[in-house]
Amino acid sequence: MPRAPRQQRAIATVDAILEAGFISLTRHGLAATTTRHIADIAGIGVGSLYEYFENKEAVYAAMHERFVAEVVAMLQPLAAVIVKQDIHGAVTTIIGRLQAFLRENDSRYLHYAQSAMSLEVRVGLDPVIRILQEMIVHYVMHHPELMRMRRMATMSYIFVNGSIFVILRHLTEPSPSISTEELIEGLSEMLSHYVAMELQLTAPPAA
Amino acid sequence: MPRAPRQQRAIATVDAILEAGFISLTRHGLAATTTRHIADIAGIGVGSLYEYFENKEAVYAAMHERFVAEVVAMLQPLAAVIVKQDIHGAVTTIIGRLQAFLRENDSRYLHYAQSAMSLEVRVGLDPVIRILQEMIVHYVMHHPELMRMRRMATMSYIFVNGSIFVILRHLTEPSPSISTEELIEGLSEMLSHYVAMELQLTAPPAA
DNA sequence: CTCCTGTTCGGATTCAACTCGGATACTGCT
DNA sequence: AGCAGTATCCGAGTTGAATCCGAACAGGAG
Repeated sequence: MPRAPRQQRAIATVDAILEAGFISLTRHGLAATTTRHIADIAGIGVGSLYEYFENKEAVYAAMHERFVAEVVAMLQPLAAVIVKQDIHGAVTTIIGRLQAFLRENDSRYLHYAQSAMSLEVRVGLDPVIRILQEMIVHYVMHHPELMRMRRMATMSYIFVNGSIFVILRHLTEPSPSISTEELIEGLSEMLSHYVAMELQLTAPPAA
Repeated sequence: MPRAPRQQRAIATVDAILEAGFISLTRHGLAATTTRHIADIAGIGVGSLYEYFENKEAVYAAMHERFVAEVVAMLQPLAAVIVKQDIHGAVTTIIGRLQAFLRENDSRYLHYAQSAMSLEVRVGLDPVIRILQEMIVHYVMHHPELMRMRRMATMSYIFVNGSIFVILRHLTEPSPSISTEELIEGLSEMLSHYVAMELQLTAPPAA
């Protein structure tokens, strides 16, 4: 069973392992990433890896935690920004930032996210999905007319999950049939049209 | 290098291997599925497996081909059915059939589809996505008023991809926050509201 | 400086993927 | 039927990546 690092150098080792994990995934892909690869890149012996991680899966799990934490940290402050925008602008802002984030550091997080869809990391994106749904709630609270929409929970589930997967899939495609701009435009149109029609259908009788 | 089966019994062997692959995936999951497992379930020796498949990946690839072919065969005849329905009905029909299909045979195809999202089988769903988009085109051709919609390619890309992933994800969730009925209802509402608003915005000036 | 604990290491072990050469079954021909 | 030539099947043996483990090294409290 793995130990928790106590000394500074051990903490550095753990960090180097995670760092090496992302690098190896970017450089060699999921299948070709071995423990020896990771250890070599991290500049440590294979054995050291097992001092802090149960197995290779555990390394991936820790990488996943870091990834999710960073996405959440990146999204959090956007809540305050988007309330001042219309729906189209809000969606564009969030997706734009998300894409930029995934492309940082040689797209390490993008490569990770692509591999990650495997790895039984089923629960994995829950915190991300949760914060996005919270941002929707926050947005709606600041735009009271939206509160009369029906099926709020269902539609935010669909929109948030659908958007994430569509974006990931689009980013993975070698030669996508539509451009990134079209994708972002399309997603925000999908949502804002839906909302507009829903508001229209539930409009209070003309006073 | 693998050979093609000539005799009847060899064809049966290949079939048993694929069958065993789906069963093992359902019973033990992706990680615990070994070549020995597959061979045992199929009632053959490990060596026989390599007579017809380059490696384990190749088995998965063949399973994938079978899966995709069956999905396409299932969807194909629906094109004629849905043209007579409104958008809401059409979406409900397709998604309902798709879910029923995935749950057949102990949900073998569902389990497969979940595992498959890993497995670098990136290109994999293309034929499915293509036929769904063709069905949209077919539908639009029979409903001429829809032809004035903008961004048709983009929106069908988003809707088709988004729906597939949302459905798969929803089916995988142990305790989903929304019901299957709500999901189907939500997806069809998302599309029909979008279309309604788009038609309204592009309405020809009142004669 | 010394002991104790945390840390590192890499050779040894385990196990699943894959190979290989022989045994067995089938097929077409005489 | 008997035989030659394929096709098929097999499972013990090889390979290599994941994992274990005990010895060697480093930091820090006394």
